[in-house]
Amino acid sequence: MLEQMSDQPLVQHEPSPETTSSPPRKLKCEQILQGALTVFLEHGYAGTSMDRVAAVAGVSKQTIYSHFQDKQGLFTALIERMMIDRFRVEFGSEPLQGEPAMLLRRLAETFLTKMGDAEFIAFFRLVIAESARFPELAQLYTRTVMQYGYVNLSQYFESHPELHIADPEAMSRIFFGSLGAFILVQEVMHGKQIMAMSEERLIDSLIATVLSQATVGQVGKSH
Amino acid sequence: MLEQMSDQPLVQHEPSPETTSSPPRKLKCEQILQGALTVFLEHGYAGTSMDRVAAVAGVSKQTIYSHFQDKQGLFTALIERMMIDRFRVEFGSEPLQGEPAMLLRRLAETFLTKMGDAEFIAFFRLVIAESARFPELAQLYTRTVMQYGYVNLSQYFESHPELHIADPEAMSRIFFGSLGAFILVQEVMHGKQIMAMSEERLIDSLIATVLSQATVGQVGKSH
DNA sequence: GTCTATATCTAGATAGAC
DNA sequence: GTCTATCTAGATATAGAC
Repeated sequence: MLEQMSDQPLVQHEPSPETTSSPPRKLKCEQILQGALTVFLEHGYAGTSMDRVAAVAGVSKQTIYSHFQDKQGLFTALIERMMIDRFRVEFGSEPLQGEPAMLLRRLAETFLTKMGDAEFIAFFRLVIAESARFPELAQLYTRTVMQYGYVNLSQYFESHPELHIADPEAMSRIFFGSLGAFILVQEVMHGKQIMAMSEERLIDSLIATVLSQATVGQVGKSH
Repeated sequence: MLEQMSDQPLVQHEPSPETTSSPPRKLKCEQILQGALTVFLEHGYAGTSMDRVAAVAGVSKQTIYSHFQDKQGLFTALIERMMIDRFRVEFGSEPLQGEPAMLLRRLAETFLTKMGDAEFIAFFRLVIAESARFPELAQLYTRTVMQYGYVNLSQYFESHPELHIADPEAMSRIFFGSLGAFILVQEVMHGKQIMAMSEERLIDSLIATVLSQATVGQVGKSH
């Protein structure tokens, strides 16, 4: 088992300034979280042992228990931090603007790029996997990672009545839902090997579809 | 821990006809699979112990090992059987037909009803959870549960050129992707408590969106 | 604070009686 | 074929040295 635990890219940070005697203080905590991330992402919650986390993090088991109450505490602290510090959505932080087709394309490409990242895929899988045991973490994901995107796109649709989108919130679901499902099937569930489809095709159809009511509107206006 | 293992709704089947002496033959196998299903769906792969499966199934552990090679073998056999016998998609078995709006609505409602079932949600969660450890099971899911739906809807779109759907396959992804993502967020990830939306709103917008190119076509034709 | 060593339990898998 | 009893490894969590 213990296969030569290859050097993890552990957070090395600044090596504790002046005094060489005092052992690092907050560094251990970061090491633990980094090690826990690696192991949890690969083996899931139940499949992860504290021994392994300690080994990968390069600390002793007791050190983990001095920083976190127990395995559950370590897991929830890790996942919460990941959501808030790493995966909180950025394109939801400020109002969207720009020409509709361009904006939607940029939004879709950003979304797919972010979700297509290998670490995010593993993270997404883990949150879903533990959504029965840790429902509040799944809901935190919804609030921190997804909700702003939905709300902001809805507001964009609302502020562009010329797009003739009858139900902005529902359309927002369709937009991000299509993209998220694409990642889920292609990447998380390894569907790309058996049901290939390029991102471009999906994005093109998605944009054309979302904006098609606008075309109807224009035709109507031209009368 | 062992909390009074409340009576599971075990398969009791017919209690072995005539001869009372001979112990049931294939019954045990069904009992094992039913018990394994219950435990795996609730605790995931790593979180499930063979002891617990044996207890819930009402057989001894050794009986399990006489029917299945090991834990992996039991798990894969169970999941494969569930996909093929229980969740293989039916609305993919025969060509779709009917008036577009009606057909899509019926398709969407059937899809949401099937996926909204509590057992299916747990099953879906489990397949995703183990898609890293058992990628071939995730791919089997794609092939048996999803692919026919995609293909058949694509063919329907292709056979209805008046709908003006430029890329039937991509549109099929948008249709089922939106619905699947809805279930994922609302049910699997418990989003309905914090981001409520009725199925009707999603379906209405989805159908209007998918069919909007047809309206464009009709307006064009009317000239 | 951090480590080594250990206590207690439960895991997957097997041996042998019937 | 099925069950009871058991083996061995690895799990969470803690005790005590430094």
